[in-house]
Amino acid sequence: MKGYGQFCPIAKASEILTERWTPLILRELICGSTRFNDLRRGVPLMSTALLARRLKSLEEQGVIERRPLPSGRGADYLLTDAGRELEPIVMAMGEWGARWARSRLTEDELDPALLLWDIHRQARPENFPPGRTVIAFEFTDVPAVRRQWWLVSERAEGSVDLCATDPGFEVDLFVSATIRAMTAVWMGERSLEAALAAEDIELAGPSVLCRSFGAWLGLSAFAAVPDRRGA
Amino acid sequence: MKGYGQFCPIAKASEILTERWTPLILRELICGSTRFNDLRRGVPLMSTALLARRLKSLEEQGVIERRPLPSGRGADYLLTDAGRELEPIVMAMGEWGARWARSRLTEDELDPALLLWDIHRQARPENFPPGRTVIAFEFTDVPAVRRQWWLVSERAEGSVDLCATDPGFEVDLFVSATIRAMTAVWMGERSLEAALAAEDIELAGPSVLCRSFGAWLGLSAFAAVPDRRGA
DNA sequence: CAGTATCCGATGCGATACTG
DNA sequence: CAGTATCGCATCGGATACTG
Repeated sequence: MKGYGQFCPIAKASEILTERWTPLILRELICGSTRFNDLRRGVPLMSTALLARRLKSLEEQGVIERRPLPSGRGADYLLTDAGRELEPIVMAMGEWGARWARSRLTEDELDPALLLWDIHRQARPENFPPGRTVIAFEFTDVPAVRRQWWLVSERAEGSVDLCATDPGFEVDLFVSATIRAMTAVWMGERSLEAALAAEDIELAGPSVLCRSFGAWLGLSAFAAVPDRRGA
Repeated sequence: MKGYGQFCPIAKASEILTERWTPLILRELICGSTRFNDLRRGVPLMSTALLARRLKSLEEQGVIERRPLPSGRGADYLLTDAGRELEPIVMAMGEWGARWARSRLTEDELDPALLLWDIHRQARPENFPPGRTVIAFEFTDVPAVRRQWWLVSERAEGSVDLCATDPGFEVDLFVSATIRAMTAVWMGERSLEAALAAEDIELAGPSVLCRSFGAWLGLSAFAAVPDRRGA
């Protein structure tokens, strides 16, 4: 059986919202991703086949609109009015999760690609110095293939790009950290200052950049939500 | 794979909230049901085995508390603090559903048992006349076994009970209706007046009771939400 | 880059029966 | 009334390969 066989609006909404992965796809759309491969980066453990199926399903349900690109290849996936009204629900789920179901940051949840994808999306170019700024991340405790990442801010273009391979530019700031420490800071579990003091995160570069690191890094949207488990 | 393998609080919340049937179980708890068989009536298409499993799972996740009855048999299922904080999310889902995913009231969604379970729960005893009031429902277009229902208000006890078999009391008000008309009125799709005028709902009894029918019947919590599909 | 096609395995879930 | 126990199927979804 597919649906719930109930006329109740909660049941009807659940038939759409509670399909596996759907809230996470909505999160990606809410955060501003519109292209298939960008969405994919936000749900790396989801197969492309399933993502495509879900997008099609969400389109049929009127939550998103698939707008083919002028080039004829690919498309933008955009929230409809209905989809945009799901934002408060998805965000409320996140807030509830932060309060009552916080991640214990188990091994399998520590993923540099996902973490930096989050960080790069939140990073505000206007907080970076003028011109191009390149920040190199090295995660000391992950396998070589996922160890190094580059964040490239081009203030003129107002863009912050994430690279998994060396873009070749001169690096302005080196960040060396354990994936756990960087994730904990991002999630608001630890302060950046504490992680720096413990040398779980180390910075190398001009002191002006080191000092502004915290400013442009920002934090997860839910970092400020207090943990209430056990309260 | 069970979870989503992401530290994101939306993902963590989704692991709990988006299991099949879970939002509907929460709805029942929010509406005040605490006993296994009451919860069951709210999700009649769910197997008892699965309901039991979900309740256990929700207990482990800290959303509900299972409090065995003093009698030693059975238990009350109560929302914890965490569970109570899910209420705005579940209700927001309902509101979204009422706006953007309204039921078309297809055959399989028209269920007298579920409709009257909703109605009886919403019915406020204080709106009934003093003493005992018995309302008999007859759904003219459903099979004989589910055709007749009795709503018994005992104002002294402040209770409204729902019976699928004749409780034997004298009936004060007879309501005869199609299941579709009664459901449409309950859901706010049609006005009671229109359904009465079209004789899709007919009342028989003292005129004072007939006139107050609409008052104590009430409407679904989402009846007032405007349909925005196609807008 | 932006998906589609196919296959197969796990398991979620519904049905039914049973128990104190 | 308040659940357990068992079983078997369907289907969901993950993996892999492929395409314009």
